Amino acid sequence: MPALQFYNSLSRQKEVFQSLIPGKVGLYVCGPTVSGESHLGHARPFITFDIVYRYLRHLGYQVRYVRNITDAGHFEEEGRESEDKISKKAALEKLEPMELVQKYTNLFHWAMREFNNIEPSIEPTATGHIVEQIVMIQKIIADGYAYEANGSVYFDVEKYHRHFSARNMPYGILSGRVLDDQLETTRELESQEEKRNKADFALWKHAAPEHIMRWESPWGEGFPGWHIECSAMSTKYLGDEFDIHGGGMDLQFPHHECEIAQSAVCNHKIPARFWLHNNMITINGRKMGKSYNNVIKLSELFSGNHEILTQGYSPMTVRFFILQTHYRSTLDFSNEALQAAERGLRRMWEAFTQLNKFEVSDDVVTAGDLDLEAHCFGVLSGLEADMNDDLNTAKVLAGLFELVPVINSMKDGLISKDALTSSTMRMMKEMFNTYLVDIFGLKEEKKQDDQKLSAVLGLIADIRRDARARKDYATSDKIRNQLLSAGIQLKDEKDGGVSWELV
RNA sequence: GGUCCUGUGGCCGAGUGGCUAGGCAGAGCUCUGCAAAAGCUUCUACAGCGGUUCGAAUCCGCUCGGGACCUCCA
Repeated sequence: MPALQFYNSLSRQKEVFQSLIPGKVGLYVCGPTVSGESHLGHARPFITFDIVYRYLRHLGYQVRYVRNITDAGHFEEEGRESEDKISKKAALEKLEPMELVQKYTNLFHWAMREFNNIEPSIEPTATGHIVEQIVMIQKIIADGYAYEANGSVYFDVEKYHRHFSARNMPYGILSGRVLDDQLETTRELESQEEKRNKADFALWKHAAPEHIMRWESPWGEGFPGWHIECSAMSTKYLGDEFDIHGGGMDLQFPHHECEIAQSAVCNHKIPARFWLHNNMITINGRKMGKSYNNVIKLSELFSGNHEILTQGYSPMTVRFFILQTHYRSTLDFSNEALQAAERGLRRMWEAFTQLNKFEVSDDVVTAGDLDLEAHCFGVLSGLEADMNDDLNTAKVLAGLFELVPVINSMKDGLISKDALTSSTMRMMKEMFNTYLVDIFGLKEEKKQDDQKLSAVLGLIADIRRDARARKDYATSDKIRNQLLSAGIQLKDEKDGGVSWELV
């Protein structure tokens, strides 16, 4: 069995994964900025790294999964007056930043639950770690790689690059950017005059009087720069050096590059061994952006309440859709593609449900169909290798889909129950459960286990069967059609039975 | 302009130098009172042009197209 490999952005190649401490993995993923509602773009990294988390646990690792909440910065909410105009109002009338942050944090957590993502081990907030960030900044200043200007503190990128290139940690080691080129291509930004060099980035920002999110610091009242929070929190909870750092590709530069620089100064090493980056989601071939008016919030995605959407798509449909693509490929989002995923998931899930109903005996030692046995065993045996190859979830799903006709044929009696050996049947049941439920985190979305509903539908099915036996098709069709319009689809089975499904 | 990624059949998407990816949609057949579901079969491929090779969608070059990032934006 090939060992687990990840594509490491740092080395730009696949590497065999080995944890720093045997049996334990430290995983840090950049979390959301809770100044607005999560959108489709947020779905991908958090589902992707949920799979990473689940898979490492499946392999037997004890994983500490840290995913931060970025809740510090300059936040505003649409429809409310800007901060400086409301300073004279009573406290309850003012925009309270923590209220805003709480609102969107709650919405984020709601979305994560909808996607069936497992909660991280630790979910630290930036505002809860101001002290750690200040300490880290002080250390960088003490080492001479940062300077203060008008109450703000900037990281001296040029000096860092000059000194750390010799220690194999040049600025640009992760993103592949050459510092000299960047000096020329930087766009104009505020406060540039405070910086010694355009490439420098802020560690601490001086807060203007109207800025309501502010903390005391050695440099006056202000708030932390964007990159320092992740360095401070990952170091605190995972140590100077940990196993995996994840996030979207858009974070590779500057965010992760700056994290490396900060940690390199403070801890003298690159903070993470493996840097994993998921690719972005495009919509109808275009990137998501306000200028294209194609930013879809998750609540809109689920409800279908957006002009781009012809219908709503359930969280599991979205999850399945994301899993059908390798995480490092761009993923194009369209109604047609989502509808395909929706139907594919339904087909997969029905077969899975059916498979779990099969009774597996111990007595089939020799397969009734040797070719089929070899095929099924081959597919099942190859799944782990696909997963180990940089998490090729698309290929694993393709393999499982190859077994769907086998399951359905067994159900319909087209393939004998003893065509496969008992051990392969057990393996199939086990693998479907392991991958679909444990690793991919898929779950039943429609409640079919309601006992009262089952009893009622069983009675109706009986009545309909009697009607059909009398060739009273007017009655049988009426039952079927009216149930369908109520969202319940009856299916006449090959063996004369009736099954039903909520649609 | 710079750095990097990418271009697979109607749509979405795996992929290895030589062997059917898979899903959705379409077509035919089987099953069925009809339908749905299911099963079987089947049609559309590797942007273009060169090169390397016995052989390339897969390696190299060029052209054209798409995308991400380029320092306070999460």
